[in-house]
Parts: sequence; C-alpha cells; structure tokens
Amino acid sequence: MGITNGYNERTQRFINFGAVLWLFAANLIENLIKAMLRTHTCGELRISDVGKKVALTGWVQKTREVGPLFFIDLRDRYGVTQVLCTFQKDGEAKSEAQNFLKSIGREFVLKVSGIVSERSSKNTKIPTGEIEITVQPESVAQDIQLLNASKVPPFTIEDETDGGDELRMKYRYLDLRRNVVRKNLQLRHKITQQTRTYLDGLEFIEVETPVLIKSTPEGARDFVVPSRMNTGEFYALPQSPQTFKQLLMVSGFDRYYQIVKCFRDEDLRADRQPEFTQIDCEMAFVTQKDVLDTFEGLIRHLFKTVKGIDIPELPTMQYADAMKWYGSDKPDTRFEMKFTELNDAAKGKGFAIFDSAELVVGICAKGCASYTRKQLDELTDFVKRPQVGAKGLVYVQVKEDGTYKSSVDKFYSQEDLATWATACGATHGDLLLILSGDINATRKQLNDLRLLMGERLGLRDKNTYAALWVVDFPLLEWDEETKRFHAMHHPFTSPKPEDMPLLDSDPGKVRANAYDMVINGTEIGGGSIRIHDKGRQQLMFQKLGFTDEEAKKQFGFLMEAFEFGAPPHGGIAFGLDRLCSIFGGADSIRDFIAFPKNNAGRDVMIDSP
RNA sequence: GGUUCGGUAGUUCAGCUGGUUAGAAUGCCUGCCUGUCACGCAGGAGGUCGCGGGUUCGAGUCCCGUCCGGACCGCCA
Repeated sequence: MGITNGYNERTQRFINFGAVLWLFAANLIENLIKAMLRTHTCGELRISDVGKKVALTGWVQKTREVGPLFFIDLRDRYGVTQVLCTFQKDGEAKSEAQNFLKSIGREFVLKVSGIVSERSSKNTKIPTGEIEITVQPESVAQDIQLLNASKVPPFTIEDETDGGDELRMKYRYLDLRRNVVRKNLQLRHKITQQTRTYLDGLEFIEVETPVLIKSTPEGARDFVVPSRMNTGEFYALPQSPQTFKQLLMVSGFDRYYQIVKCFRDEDLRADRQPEFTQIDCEMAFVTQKDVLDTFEGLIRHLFKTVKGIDIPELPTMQYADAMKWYGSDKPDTRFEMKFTELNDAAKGKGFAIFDSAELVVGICAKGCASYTRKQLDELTDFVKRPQVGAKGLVYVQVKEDGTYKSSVDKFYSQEDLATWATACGATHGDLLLILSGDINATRKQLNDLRLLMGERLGLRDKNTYAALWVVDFPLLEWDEETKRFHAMHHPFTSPKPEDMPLLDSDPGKVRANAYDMVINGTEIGGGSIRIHDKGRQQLMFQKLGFTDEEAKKQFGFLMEAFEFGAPPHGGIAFGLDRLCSIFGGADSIRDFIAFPKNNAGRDVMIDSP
C-alpha cells in the first residue's frame, strides 16, 4: 500500500455507495483533490485505477510533443507516471495552455490533477506503463500547477547520467534524485534496519557514546576540536567508541551495539572516508567462538533479508595461513589461485636472484600459457610499478604439448620446470607467475598480481560472495619508523594465553584473540576478546612502550574501571559503508554515503573545509 | 610525502608527427510532427582548449611550473 492509498480507497468505496450520493461524492473528491497536494505517488497507479480522479506531484523527467499530443513524464522517488494533454489540431495559433506546457522544463515541480486512463499505446518497461493521467486542454490552467520552476540541470537525471563524478558531487542533491544513487541509500537503510532487527532480537541494546572525547596516542590521527570554555585545550573525535563500549560491559549492559559515526584523519581512498560509520558491538561473558557465531549470524541474516541469498557457513583461516597462501590478511576467496612456495625447487641451480631470495613463490594462472610476449611484459610492468614494487617477474608457460617455456630457461631444465608446475598444480595450457625476494614484500606483491589475474580471468564476479573469518592475528607489529612494537589491532586486545610466555622472548610471535571478517577480499569487520584485568592491561601498555604515568593519564579511567569487577568481554565492529558497497556490487563507498567527501577530504558541494 | 591518469561546447568525449575557420554525441533554443515513452524530422545558438610561463614562423597538441579531479603507494591501533 502506498503512502496515500488509505485516503483513496476509502474515498473510492464512498463513490460507489449509491447513485443518489454520486454528485455529492464527486463534489467532495473534487474539493479534496484541490486541497491536497497529492493523492498518490508517481509509482503506484495501475490499470485497476482507471477512472479515478487523482492528483500527483513530482519533478518533470521529460516532456514530449507529438503534434497535438503533449506528454509529461512526472517523477518522484516511487516511479514515473505519464501525463497526457491532447489538443485539437486546428491550425490556429497556439493556445495559452499549449504555450504554458511548452514552457515547462526538466526538473520543474508540478502538481497534476486528472483522470487515470488506459493508454492506447502501452509501455511494458515501467510498472505504470499501462495508464496515464489525462488532462483536458481547457483545464490545463487549473489541473497542471507549477509548484516550482527549475534551472536546466547541469547533467541528466537518469540512470545512465552524462555527468562526471566532480559535477555530480558538486550538485549531490540532484545526483541523489537518480534511481541508482537513491537505491544505494535505500540499500543502506535496509542494512541498518535489519541489523537493528537482528541485534534487538538477541537482546542487544543500542547506546549512544560521546563524540567529543579525548585524543588517543595509538592508531590513526585524530580530528581535533578546540574547547571554547577551556582555552588552549582540545577534544578529539572518536576513531571508534572502543573504551566506552568496554566501560558499558563493566556497567553490566552485557550486549551493546551502536550504529555510529567514527572519524580518522588519514588520506582517503575509494573505500575510505574521514568520517565513516561502524556497526559497533560488544558482548560480556563470551568466548571468541560466541562472538564469531553471533556475528556470522548477523551477516547471514543480512545476506538473507537484504539480498535474498543463503551464504554458506563462514570458513575460518589462520592469519599465518592467509599470508602464506594469499599474501594478504584479507584474501579474496572467490577464487583459488593459492600461492605455492618454491624455495626448495628453485634454489641452488645457479639463478642468483632466486638463490639470494628469502622466498620464491608462484601462482598458477589457468589457461594463460598462450599469453603473448606483450601480455607477459605488461604483467612484468604491472609488478614493477612503484605501487607494487617487485624487481621482476618470472614466468613459465606450460605448453599444450607438455613442454615448458620460461624466462629462466638458461638456469632450469625442463625437469626443474616440471617440478614447479606439479607443485603449483599446473597442467597443459597454464601459466606460472613467480616472484621472489624478501618474504613479506614478495607475498604482498604476489597478492597484487593474483588479484589482477583473478580480475582478468573473470573470477571476481560482483554477484558472487565469499565470506570468511581470518583469526589468530599477531598481537604486536614491529614499527620500523618508531623502532618499537605497536598493537596490531588495539592495545586492549588480549593475547592468547598459551602465547603469553613469548611476550618477553619473541613479542612478534604472540598471537591475539583477534579476528576479521573478510568478504570478497575486503575487510568488512574486525574485533577481539579484550583484556579485562588491570594487571594484564598494565603489562600490555608497558610492552607498547607506555610509561605507567602515560598509561594512567591516557587510560587511567579504563584501568580503574577494571578494578570494579570487569567481566570478560569482547566484540567486533563492522564498516557499514564497505558492507553497503559490497552488497551493492560497487568498489567505491562514496555512492552509499549521501554526502561524501572527495579525494582531498573536501566536500565540494558545501565547499568545506 | 610519492606514483599515475585526466582537465577541450551546459555535459560526456574525439582531436594523429605542432599547420586553414577546434569536431561528434547529447543537452539547450526555434519550427514541424495524432500515441510518444532514448520519440522523430529540419534549423540554430553555444569554446579564454584549467591557469601561468617557455620552445617555435606557428601550440589544444611539445617542455616547465601551478591549480583542480580520479585511482593507487605511504598512512589507515
């Protein structure tokens, strides 16, 4: 039922009440329609409504004049309805009504009153295509009411707009009139609404936390807000409500969530905005498994209710395996093309580059043996770009006749190459692509190449979804710049108890009770089981290089709270914008945000900052 | 901070090795058209080739600088 249907059905029944009342009723409708701006939306009238007197409002999508026929496509967010006014063809000068209609331009705002009629020529492409609203030429002045004129819009308000990104951002309010962008925001609405439904069903409570808080030393740069009442002092905007949600656990809220804006003052990307929205969640008295189960449930619920898709149970992958097999902590598992490490097979044959490499690792691109020299050079150029940073690329073509052709034939026999091919699972017609060098850098480079090949081979279909958990992240990460360890997730993440002894001897090896949810190669959410013990939290701060004083100044409130009966707890936060873009099949999150910022963090519409 | 691609009509773009008056599509304006719906047909208007400098007989085109936009690297606990 449409938003205005209630009135109309009642009225319509009234009309049919009896012949005696007919005139009275017709009069009443006439007056009601005059008083109301609209009785229906532009998307709801059907063949069954023929004969009704209605009033519609909306924007002029387009006008068409075909001899004495004058068509107007009237658009609102519900759809498009055609309006028709038929003039007599008498060869006389144009009537006032005709001139008025001709003066109506795109995006003018109209109220149109008229009779729903069956079209003599129907349009099967739109839901309202069987009907049109007819207006008599002599009543145009009363029935087509100009509510507001419009300048000619700078780009077409159509699904396939002619407008470029820059212009669309400057006139974002016009861009938002387009179906595609509006649908993205409706998708976002549905995701947040279903998130609330799911979490509410599990006794989660949505609690708002403050936006003016204090600066944190670790993590991204903070946005800062000067305080008028405390001269020279500043608030920071939250990068996440992390400490507050943990305090809510201490308060006994037990299950909290919040769909909340967060702020990070870092450079932007297609999937990164300085202000973004998280689905922020925390639970008390839970193990890691409880958290994973609960939020795997959320994501399955969203796929089901929003996309109508039943996704399979989420596999779990160790961080170490993700790095080894995919060279990334957010593997795109829509396709295999796993890494094969070739150190044993490739070293010791006199090829200095491989011999001196920490890692020799390859992937098998199915059916790509026929790549030309030019295509292979292109791949080499790709990995040698500064953004990827490889020194070179070794390839092995497994020819259809079972012979091997490689860029390192000088050093390796056909038998050597056969060993590689077998290890990589390559058969006739496949192409091995091999990189070597420092272990972390090489994995990262091969990851870039793997994603490129996946793209080329059409293995990254936007309508296919592969979700998984990546678990057992390292607790700490060495920072070359500051020459110290810092928290990979955040300083409140609990180490795995069995790895605690390593904290002194080999801190980089300590694993954390931390996990990410990854969909199609995008990190969609991440969280951890937290430390809830003051002593252990203090120890963590020490390991991170905080003095006791600094720790107390920064996080004294949290550690003091831990002294008042903090329950074991853990949680997760999802990036709502990214989730929306994945559900919408887009690479950029910008079209899922009503008013996004550009590459330079600028809002070009309001011209700020 | 860096890499890279782009900036030409209202808009999206083409414009070769530097060479006459810078083109197309679409939008806009005018006229015609009795069933259009990406209507059709005929005509018309519309340009500081982002900006500044340089090379040259001559620059939209080449060079340098700069501004703006996109993608990426660094960064993003």
